[in-house]
Amino acid sequence: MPLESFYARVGANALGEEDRRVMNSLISATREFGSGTTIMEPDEHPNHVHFVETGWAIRRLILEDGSSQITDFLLPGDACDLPTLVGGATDWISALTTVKIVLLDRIALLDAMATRPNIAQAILRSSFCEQLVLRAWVGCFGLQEKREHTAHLLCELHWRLARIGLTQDHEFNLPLTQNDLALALGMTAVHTNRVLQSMRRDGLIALRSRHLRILQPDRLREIAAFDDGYLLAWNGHSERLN
Amino acid sequence: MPLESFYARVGANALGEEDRRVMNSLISATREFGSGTTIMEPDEHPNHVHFVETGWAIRRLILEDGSSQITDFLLPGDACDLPTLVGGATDWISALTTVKIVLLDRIALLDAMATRPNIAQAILRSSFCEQLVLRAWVGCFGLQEKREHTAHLLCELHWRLARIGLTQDHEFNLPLTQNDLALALGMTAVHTNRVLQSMRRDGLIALRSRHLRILQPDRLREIAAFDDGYLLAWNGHSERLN
DNA sequence: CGTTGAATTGAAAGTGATCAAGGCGTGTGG
DNA sequence: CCACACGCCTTGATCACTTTCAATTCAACG
Repeated sequence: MPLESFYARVGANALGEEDRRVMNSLISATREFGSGTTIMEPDEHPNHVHFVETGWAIRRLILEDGSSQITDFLLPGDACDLPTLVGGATDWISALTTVKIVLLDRIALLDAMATRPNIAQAILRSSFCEQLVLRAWVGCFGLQEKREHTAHLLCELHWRLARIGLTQDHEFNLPLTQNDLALALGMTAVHTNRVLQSMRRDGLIALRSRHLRILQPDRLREIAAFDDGYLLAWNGHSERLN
Repeated sequence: MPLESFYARVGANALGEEDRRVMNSLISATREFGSGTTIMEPDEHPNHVHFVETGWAIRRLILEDGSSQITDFLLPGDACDLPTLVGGATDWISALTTVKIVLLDRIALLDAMATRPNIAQAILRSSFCEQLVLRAWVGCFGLQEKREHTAHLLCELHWRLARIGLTQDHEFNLPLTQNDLALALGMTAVHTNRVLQSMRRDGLIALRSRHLRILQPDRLREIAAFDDGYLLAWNGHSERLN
């Protein structure tokens, strides 16, 4: 059930049994990428839409001068390249951990979307949700200080992981180095370190060996001004996650 | 022809005559909003998808503490609320100038998308293009200094306006106060002022009474690291704009 | 001609970057 | 089993870009 997380992500009731059967039938392959490898590069125009089955990947922007910005974390159930559906260009995507990718035939998926409204809805929602997250990132960059922004990212990741069942309470595996975090937050690794330490000092989080435990969830959300509502809309049939 | 700019935006060849006739037939109303008024608020679930016909609007994120971040400028041809298509929540959108909005019936548009692949493509592309712009914003925030970021925004606006025929060469009307710019760039109005002045001093731009003339386009693009290719993909049949 | 919103200017304070070293842990090779 | 190497985390001191606060000027408008 390689698309399990996708189904969880779009909401348990979004796709019925038959819808899932159809989507599963579109799977034309599964690929595995080693940690640190490139999953896709810009300007590819693949014939398949890629979904993450397991593992973490990052979407990044790279400038000519070599500097790069992480623009999104791709978690299980996330689509890598929906623009592929209509011939759009792909982003640079690389694997952070070992990543399993599911490939759905582009044309077949388009057909399925035309035939089954629920599938079209699920795909569109997934795309719009990506956009919501992105807009929130812009908001963080524009309005928050680095400490708040960092807190927001941790809240976001917790929220997204919880939705696909990858958290235990307020703990989860965070396979990111401080440098990765820095690349996403638009700050230096040094400063990331100091921010994390200050959070540890304040008893907000415990983070070691790639495992994060949020000790004061409410306080962290408060610092982050994290409004879990902004993503909630998309859970649709929405049990508020904790 | 209220959707003229939309057709220009998605590429002159994207929609044929019949496609346009169909889309035009979906128009159920046109509304006008005065400068400064609210076009829509979050958590509305309208029955219509809104497109800008003329004028400038802004999409913004507002925090409880009252601070707000502009996350996008909506220009003629831009859709305000595509997530409405699948029941998603709307953003806070307000008119910067007098704005004419075209309303397309949500269900009718979905039908049209199901029937006419070109229309579906055009809508999807428009959404993905929005995402590209947004991702670039995140990149700017994360990687650039304010002066570069400011330059990038000016380049982006020029590019987008050129595509819909609202520039004369390297000049265009920019109905933004320095404060509006600041709200989009995540900086203070004071600093925005200083950045603009430094650009003027360097002979990069001439800006007064809401009219911008880019005096050294190449140099500005260089400062901004503006890669017009990042949006180009979506012009599809793409004549590179100048 | 006074009012009002926008644009400017100056000085002081701060957040985060930069540069440079040092510490820690784990895996590899001797 | 120990030593070295490499990647990551930590710490300190200094520098710079931006913010903040507080006025002042400007320009359009009634």
